[in-house]
Amino acid sequence: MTNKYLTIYNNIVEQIKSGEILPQTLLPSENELKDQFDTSRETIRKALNLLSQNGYIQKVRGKGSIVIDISKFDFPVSGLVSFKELAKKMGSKPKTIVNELELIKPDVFIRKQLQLSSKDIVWKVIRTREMGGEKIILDKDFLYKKYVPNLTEEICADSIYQYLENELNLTISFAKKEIVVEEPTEEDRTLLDLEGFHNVVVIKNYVYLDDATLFQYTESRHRPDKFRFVDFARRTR
Amino acid sequence: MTNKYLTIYNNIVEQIKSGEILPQTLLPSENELKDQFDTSRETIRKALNLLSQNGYIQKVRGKGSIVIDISKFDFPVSGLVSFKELAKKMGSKPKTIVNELELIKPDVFIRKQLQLSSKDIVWKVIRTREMGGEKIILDKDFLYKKYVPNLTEEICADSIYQYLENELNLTISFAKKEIVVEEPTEEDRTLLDLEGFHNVVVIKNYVYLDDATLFQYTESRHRPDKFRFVDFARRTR
DNA sequence: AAGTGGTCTAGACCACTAA
DNA sequence: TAGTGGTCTAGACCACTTA
Repeated sequence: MTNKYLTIYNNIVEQIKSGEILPQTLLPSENELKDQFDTSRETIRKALNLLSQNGYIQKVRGKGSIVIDISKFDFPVSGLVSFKELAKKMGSKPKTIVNELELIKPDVFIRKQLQLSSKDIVWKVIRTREMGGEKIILDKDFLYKKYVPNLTEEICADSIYQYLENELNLTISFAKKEIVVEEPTEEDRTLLDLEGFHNVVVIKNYVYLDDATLFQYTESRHRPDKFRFVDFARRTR
Repeated sequence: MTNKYLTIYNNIVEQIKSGEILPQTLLPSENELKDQFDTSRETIRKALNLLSQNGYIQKVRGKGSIVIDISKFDFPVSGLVSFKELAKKMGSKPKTIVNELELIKPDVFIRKQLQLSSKDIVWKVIRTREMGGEKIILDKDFLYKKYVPNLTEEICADSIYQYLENELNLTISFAKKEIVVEEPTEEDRTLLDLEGFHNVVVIKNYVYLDDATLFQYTESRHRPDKFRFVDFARRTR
């Protein structure tokens, strides 16, 4: 994909990351960039808006685009620190244990989350994520069977996500996420190494397909000491 | 402010909220909307991109813009459920207690967070938020004195934020947020009604001004049972 | 093949900042 | 007043979906 504004975006990101463009300085003006990259101003503006949304620059009317000091942040720009990243930081092999994998008739709670009727059938997958010899994340997935005819232990031990996208050609397009803290359930106590912690951080994920149908509900239950979430909030005016 | 694309955005949001446009249906195409609103296609696209970013529609290439069922979600589109909203839901008067308000030389931790030298002076404000007779949030604010010459107990009991924006004409433009779970400190135990909870949810906020200078660091320490965070994540491709 | 959204252009006018 | 970013336009071509 040769996407002009993305190419420009990546180019500038590289310049910022490498220190070629210094924090707290101004980017060249949109008109200068337009000439530099031999394109139109609107295309430059698309690239700059991406930079702004991702926290690289701050645009100020009448002044210019100020480069933000990203080196201040040792964490990713946004989102949950994923299982794999966490594992890497802890310098240990991540391991996934599939505890349950079955087709069920959804109970009232899941029916409500996925907006299903009682006749629909869903996959229930329960997995434990282990790091540094400790089971610290419990993942409970409920997937609408209609879209996922087959699911094996091998797939679940690897990545359900990759299977859906690469094998089934389903496109996951967006998700709503809710984060709350709960008391551990009996299941949490059994399947996780809670080490005396009295709470679990629960991330409830509602996953949508490309055509805006809700097809998966996931609960990711974390031991509180291994949980970190980062958000980058731009003000809406 | 008569902003064409914002006007169109708000118009469509209203139609979705009122049920005039039904979930799972398609919006009129960009070319139709262009004629309806008597504008150019790029302006329509600006409005639609806003709708997409805020979770109202899902754009699909070659098909159109699908309206998402927002009624499924009883929570706001994104962001931390604020103190005032929480209070409203609990049907009780929120109350703010100012525990500390003083000018200090920042310690190493705060200096690092705000990127200050040891000579700079900051405001330290500690407040407890009470709801339903319980102290459930502890807010610790550190503000760069350079930008905020005066701060009184009255301002802190009301809203520091409003004071900065309305009185001092400072523009808060964006913030990075980090959420972690910690053990309660002695201070937490003293100032909050922890009711036997063994953890607090800590939201660390780095607040920036319009010109991209970091000027405030805030820790908001919540009793875990009263904490909820909602995020709306669109996939980047 | 017709219709959809995605990208790109070259120009215009405006609101704001700084000298 | 000159330069900046914000908005808006009317057109063009492309990639993709559906019939």
